[in-house]
Amino acid sequence: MASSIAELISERIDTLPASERRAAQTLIANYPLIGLKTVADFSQQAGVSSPTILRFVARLGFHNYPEFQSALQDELAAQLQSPASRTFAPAASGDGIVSPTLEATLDNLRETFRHISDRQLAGIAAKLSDRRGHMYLIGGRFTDPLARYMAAHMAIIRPNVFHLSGQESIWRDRLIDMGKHDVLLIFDIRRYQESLVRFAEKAHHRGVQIVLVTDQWLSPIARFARHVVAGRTAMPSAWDSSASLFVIAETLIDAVTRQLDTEGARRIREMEELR
Amino acid sequence: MASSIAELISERIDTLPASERRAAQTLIANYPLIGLKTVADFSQQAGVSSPTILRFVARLGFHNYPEFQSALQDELAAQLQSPASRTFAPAASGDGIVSPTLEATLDNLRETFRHISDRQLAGIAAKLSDRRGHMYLIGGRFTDPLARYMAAHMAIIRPNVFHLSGQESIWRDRLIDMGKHDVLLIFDIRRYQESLVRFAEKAHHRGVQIVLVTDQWLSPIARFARHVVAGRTAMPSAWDSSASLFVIAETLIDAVTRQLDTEGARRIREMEELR
DNA sequence: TAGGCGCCGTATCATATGTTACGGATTTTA
DNA sequence: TAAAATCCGTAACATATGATACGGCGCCTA
Repeated sequence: MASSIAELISERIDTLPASERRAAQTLIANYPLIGLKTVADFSQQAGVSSPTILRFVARLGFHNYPEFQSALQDELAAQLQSPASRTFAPAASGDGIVSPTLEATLDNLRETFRHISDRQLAGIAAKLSDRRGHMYLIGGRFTDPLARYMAAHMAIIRPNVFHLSGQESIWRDRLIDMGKHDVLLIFDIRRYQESLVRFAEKAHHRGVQIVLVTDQWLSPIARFARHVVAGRTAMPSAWDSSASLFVIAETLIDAVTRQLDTEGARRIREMEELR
Repeated sequence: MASSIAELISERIDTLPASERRAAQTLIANYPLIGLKTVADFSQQAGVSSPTILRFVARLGFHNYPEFQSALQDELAAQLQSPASRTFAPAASGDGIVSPTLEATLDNLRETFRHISDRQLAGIAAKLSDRRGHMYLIGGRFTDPLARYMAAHMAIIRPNVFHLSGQESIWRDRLIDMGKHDVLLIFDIRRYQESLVRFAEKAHHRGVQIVLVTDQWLSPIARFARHVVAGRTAMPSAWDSSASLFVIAETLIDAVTRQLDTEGARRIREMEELR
């Protein structure tokens, strides 16, 4: 069916007039990038005139050139999101429970960390390692558990870690204690919660440094954030997956732990003795 | 050297003004396709004005927007030609933060699911889909957030889901309401908490069906559990990782959602309307 | 607190880009 | 062979698109 544009072309390539066929061939040969350039570039590369290009895409069923380009981009986007696995055939067990979910999760993780650099994480870790200020964590409806998870670890290796839980009014009241030396770590994926956005804005105005962990569409909180980390969340399922955010959290925990190193180690030992 | 544009950006992202940084972040998050669209599209997606986008690409060293787009396209072309290079950019990053953590996590996930069968998960999902009984969730010090995460989802697709939080005495009192039709889902990794073990034992004696999600060394609760799922947690780090347990949780959520299917879908719609 | 500086959006402008009309060339059909 | 239809490029056109000037705003410094 609908399938890819490349297939659509190779189906009809025999029925095309000569010049348009040249256009088709050059497109296939440089698929799909030449189609993302201008009509002039495309036509020159194919050795035909611009109107020929336009007639060509019109014959494929597109109403205009930009529409054709959008289709190519969508296709490319889908291709880029799921690296290896999509190129190969579905690994036989297409209808199992485990396989699709696991594969999608692995893809999400790889894709997520492809866009995250060591230096970015190091910058965030440095901020989270600053024991002078307070560290606050909070999350949305589904992501608040991630904030709790991270808080549980951070509280062990550094002082003044607070997870903001309960009613909105409760966090709001804590704003009074927040200042420019403090860090607020927020987890927020769509649908983004207004209450969180409001809270972030107020914290930002108080000078609090915000670290945001969000999805690829970026929560509106990004506007106020000093650091933004985006994870992939799309899944072949009714739900989005927060697994990539979870691994980001664990990576940060690890990074901060290493940064605090000796100090943190002593703290952990002390804590052991207190139990 | 010049290397990729993505790297170029992450190098300089700290020196950028706020709005341009936001542009940079959206570009990285949707790399590189958003950069191939028009300035208007880009700016809208990033929530900034078009001149900001242009100032941004100018600061990266490009003389104009088309030149920037060409660079992206060249990069993309190179990438599309050699699929192998997609795996990762700097392979030499043995000492980075990202690489070792990510690799270990991916290994853990693969190894975890190698030992989990569809039928095992299907059995658990069937139990969790039984809407006649109550479903209780609880976790240990670090894993309780996982219980919360799962509870947040389960509560949407089926009735009578309860996360047990707070003091030990509080859960204990809820035992009075638990019976043989109910399910208790426990997350527990080492070091296993005595309080959880005691609680599990009592629940077991009341005939509650226990589902245990634990690490590869199996919590002592396994003795009382009807179903046991073990995930890999070992990491080259000071901490164990719960990522595999998290993905198990998401897989179960997905499986139960599919099982309840039509019923669940109606419930979700109803819930949407209530908001 | 006042002054200076850099940031960033609004509005305007120039032009690159897609689009269309038209006519000559080529092939097909009668 | 003549007529018709199709193909295809040239050139003019409209507009979407990138670029720029300008002014307000917030932030830092003195």
